[in-house]
Order: sequence, then structure tokens, then C-alpha cells
Amino acid sequence: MQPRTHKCGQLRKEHVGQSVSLSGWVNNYRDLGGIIFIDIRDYTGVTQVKFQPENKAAHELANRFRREDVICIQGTVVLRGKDPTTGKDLTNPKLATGEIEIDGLTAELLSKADNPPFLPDDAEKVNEETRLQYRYIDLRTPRLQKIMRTRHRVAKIMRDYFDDNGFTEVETPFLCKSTPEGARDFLVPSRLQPGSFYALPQSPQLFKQILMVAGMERYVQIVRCFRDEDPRADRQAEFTQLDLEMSFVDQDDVLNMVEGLMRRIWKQVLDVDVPNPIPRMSYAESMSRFGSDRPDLRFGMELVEISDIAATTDFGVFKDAVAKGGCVKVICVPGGGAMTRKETDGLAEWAKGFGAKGLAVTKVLEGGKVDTGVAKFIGSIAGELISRAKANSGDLLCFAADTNKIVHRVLGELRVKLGKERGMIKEGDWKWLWVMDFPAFEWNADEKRFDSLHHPFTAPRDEDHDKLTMEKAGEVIAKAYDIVCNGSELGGGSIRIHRSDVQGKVFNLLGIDDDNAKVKFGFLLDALRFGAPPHGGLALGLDRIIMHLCGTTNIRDVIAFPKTQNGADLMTQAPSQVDLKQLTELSLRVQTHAKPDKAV
RNA sequence: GGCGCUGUAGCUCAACCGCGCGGAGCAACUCGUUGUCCACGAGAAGGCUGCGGGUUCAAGUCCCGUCAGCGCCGCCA
Repeated sequence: MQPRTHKCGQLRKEHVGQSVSLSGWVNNYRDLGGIIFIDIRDYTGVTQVKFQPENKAAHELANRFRREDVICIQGTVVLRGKDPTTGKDLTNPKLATGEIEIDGLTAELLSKADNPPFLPDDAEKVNEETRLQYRYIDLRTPRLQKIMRTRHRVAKIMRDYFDDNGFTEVETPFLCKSTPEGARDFLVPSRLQPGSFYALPQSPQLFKQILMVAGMERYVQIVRCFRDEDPRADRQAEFTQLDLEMSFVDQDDVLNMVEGLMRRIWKQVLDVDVPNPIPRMSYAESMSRFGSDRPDLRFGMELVEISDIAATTDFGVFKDAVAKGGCVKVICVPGGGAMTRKETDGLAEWAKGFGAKGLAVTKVLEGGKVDTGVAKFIGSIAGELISRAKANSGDLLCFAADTNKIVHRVLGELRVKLGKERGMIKEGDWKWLWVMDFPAFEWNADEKRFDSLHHPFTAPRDEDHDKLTMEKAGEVIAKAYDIVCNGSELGGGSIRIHRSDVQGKVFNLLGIDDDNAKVKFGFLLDALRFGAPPHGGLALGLDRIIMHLCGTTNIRDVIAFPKTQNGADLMTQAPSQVDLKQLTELSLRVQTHAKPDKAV
């Protein structure tokens, strides 16, 4: 094999006359009987190589080259120019290297390829199932190559940024203690302690707090996290976080640090300016106006409160909702009046999937009138309704009347669905937001106790410390914050509790008694007793950041070896059954072999 | 755990309301072709229609089950 002198995407006019050697894959071949053209590809691009019959040995070899063979060629860079007889322009403007070609003098077959199940050129059209099975071919496509390189680059920008700011990257364990709160843990059996299990970390939360107690001051880590829950288009069981924690800080310090990072990444990767500062909105306002704690601000269609006037109508659904302490809200869909009955019925059906009993709609006419749907019930408030919703003739009004939670959920989801479907999002628009002032706790009616909205180590506002009682816990606001980009939560964090007495009170609210707390989090409570600085931090979803930067909605695109919805790796066939011997060594016995065909 | 969509040649797709021997493009194979660049021309080959059952004179098509992939709900402190 000749040593490579250049990469396949590199050669230009100025290299003409040079003797070069390239290695790569056969992207395509065109055998014209005499002259043979081979397009050779590596990660930098494609170059055309020609083999003339006069170079007999090389020509005979090239004659056998097929797609995806790995070859090495050597020859002279020549200008394509114009055909001497016909005068036709021979350059290929579609190719970065299209002004030149290589007059191939020698060729070598480094590795013969079987007929591939699909060609990298066609991959975008191919079934994802097939692509995942042959992931190494899929990854040859320029698109995925580019995503993987962007991912690398972003990780480097992150590390450089935090290095510039005095952070230290510390690796935390993958074999951890299981903490049954939150998501399901992936468990790893202990051989040395039969019957005991490690858990893979859902996040390094406790370790990073302990690193603050340990005096690291500024910690960062790009770290794999694991949650044994069902995947989604933007969620994998195994995912990567940028995790950070800082000592002697309050919210503004963390927010400023993270904003600086986002500005650097978006500037360097996309040449897009992230606003300075990123606007902030309270959780309460976000829920009220957008029905979501991660509002997409690229379009309007805000939720409008109409409970007061809805209660004055004769419409039972509206009156009941308000009487029971819920609310009635409306969103105005510009131009939605043109929707058919079938379409609006479809929306109502869809809304039921989010807990709504239905979805009331009506169309806005000229002169402050409404028609169709629930029009006959709301005639008395039509004028006020149209004015509050800022509706115009031809718009569609969508109402939800229920508990606050369901109304926000349904209209929030509907708003996003219609915003996307009706082309209300401007291409290339970026809207950033910090959502702040989350409630610390949420009442769990089933278990008759409070749950943490964020996690149990989140600090309440200083002025809310005396509300850490069963009576008032619902009013406590946490020092927690989420960063939201175009309606997607990129990350979140909080200032943590650094006093063991406050932490104890919170555990009690969550129904974790002292003994239980000691068993589960004793090491953290101990650490907090031995000199804990005030600290806080944040975790960003690296996969989601890459998705945004690369313009994909499929998280599998940004992970080199992703898993399917079933948790399977179609390439390696994981998970698989294991030898009885392995199980015995781990003191494990499997109850059912549900899929014996997958046995090892 | 639930709802929906999909499954036909190596790949991408056809095949009417259930009616003829399930077709085409690409790839692979053979032959031809000296300026192509998703080369071109000719030929030959390629199928248990995911799997199992049912309805029917007749099923790729309808029904039931099952497996797999995708999207969603639940879940994701």
C-alpha cells in the first residue's frame, strides 16, 4: 500500500502535475470499455481517477473494482479542462475536486467488498431498520460523517470553554448505588456480593455535589447517563450530558456561565448569535401563556384566559370547569376558519390523547360574529372573546375547559402542533429562554405526599424556607431553571441545598423519614455536615444540542450506535441471553426465557 | 401496558373493488462500449409478499394472532 499523500476531497487546480497517492472506498465506477473512471471516496470527499488501457496492469485491476471496495491508487493530478476534439467542458461543478482528475498509474485492491445492502449515496431513502443493522455503511454517508464531526467539535468547544473558566473535568463512577427515585435504573449484578446490585447512573448528581464539598469548586464532565425508560424520537436509554457544578454561586452565576457556552457553540458551529442575555420567564407565566414549561417562542398563538366570561354563558362544559376550580382558555388559529369539519373533529380526537374530554371550536366571521361548533352557546360573549383573543375574520378559536393542568396541557400541545403544521415557524429562527421559579414540589394525591418537581436536592428560595411544611410546601418556589431553545428543553439545573437541616426537612416532605434518608442518601447528608459550600449547577443534553445544530429530529442520527424503540442494537443484537455459567457465577436465575430464538 | 402507521427481490417502490403467470428502477452478474461523472446499450438472474392461523371457488389484498421497525400516550425525580 502506497502511503497517502492527500485526502480525496483535497486536490485542486494548484496540485496539477503532482504525483499523488489516494486511499479510500470506490464510490462509483464507470467502465467505458477503454477508459475506466473510478470515484474514490474518503471522509473528506470524492476524486475522479481515470485508468487508460495503456497502463495495462492498473487498468486490469481497475476493471474489477466495484462499489465500496477499498483501494489505493497512485497517479498524476491533471486538469480536466476541455475535450480537445469536441471542445466540451469536462469539469464537474458538483464535485469540490471537479476541476481536476487523477491519471491513474498504479492501483491496488486493499479489501474486496461484498455487494452492499445499500449504497451510502442512497442511505437517506433506505429503511432505518436496514441502516441500523449495517450502521457502518450508514455512517459512511457524508451526512452522518458531518454530524459525528460536529458532535466532536461541540464537545471540544465545551471542554475548551470550561477549561478557560477554571473548571476541572472529573470522572464519576458508572457502577453506582441504586436510588429508586425517578427513572428506572439499569442494574448490574455484583459477583463479589451475591444478591447485591450496582446501578448505572441516571446522572452524576450526587457525586458532583460531593465534589463541591470536596473543594473542587468548578466541576464539569461530558458523561454518559442511563435511564431504563421507553425511548422516543428525542430520547434514548443511554444518552450524554454535559454536567457541571459550581461552588459559592447563585442562580445568575450558573446562568451566565451556561449562556456564554451556548453563545460560543452557536457562533462557532452555525455563526448564529444567541441573545445576550437570554430572556427569562417564570414557570407560572410560561404555563399560563403557553401551556408548557418549554414554550416555543418562534410563533404566537398564546393561550388566552376567558374563565370569567365563559362562566357567564349557558354552556355547561365551560360553567362546570370554572365552578370546579379549573379554567377555560382559548387559542386563536390564524386562518383556521378554513379548516373542514373533518379536520376540526380530528383535532378534538387528538386532544383526547392528552386527557381532554374534547375540544370546542368555533369560527370567527366578519362583524364580531362566530359560527359553527360551539357558536350557539357563546353568542353572548362573542365580542369580548374576539377582542381578548385578538381574532380576525377567518380565524379558528379552540377552547379547552377543564382543570388548569389539562387545559394547559391540551392547548399547549395543540399550539405546538398547529404552529408546526401551519408553517408558522420561520426557517433558521432561534428563540431562547430561561424558564425560572419552578415550584419545588408537586402534590402526589395517590401517595398522599409531595414529590420533587426537579429533584430532592434543589434549594428552595431563601424566603420560602419557613414554608417547608405539609401545609405550605405547594407554595415553595425552587431555585431551579431550565434552558429552552425553540420549544425544546436543552437542559436544567438548580442551586442545591447545602445545609443538612434543610435537606432533612425536604426529605420529610417527600415522605422519606430519617432512617430511610440515611439508607438512601446517608453519604450525601454526611458530606453536607462536614463543610458544604453553597453550590449549584446544570446539566445539558448533548444529544439534543447536536440535534438542533444539525437540524434533525431523530436522536439516532446524532448517536453513532443507537438503539431501537425496543432497546435493541440491531447491529450487535444486544441485548442477548447469556450462558448459564455466567448467571451461576452471578448467583442469578432467570425466570422466563421469553425469546428462546435469541439464545446465545 | 395502550393507540396508530409500516413490512412485497440485496435496496426503493408498483400490483384497481379480492380475479390472469406479483411488475419496474437501482445494485449485483455476463457481454459490448475510450470522456463518463446517479454514464450508456444488450442479456440473463433474482420472490415462502415478515411469520402463524382464519374467511373465500379464489388472499400480497379481508379478519385474528404474533414478530420487527417507526411515531405517540403512559413512563422519563
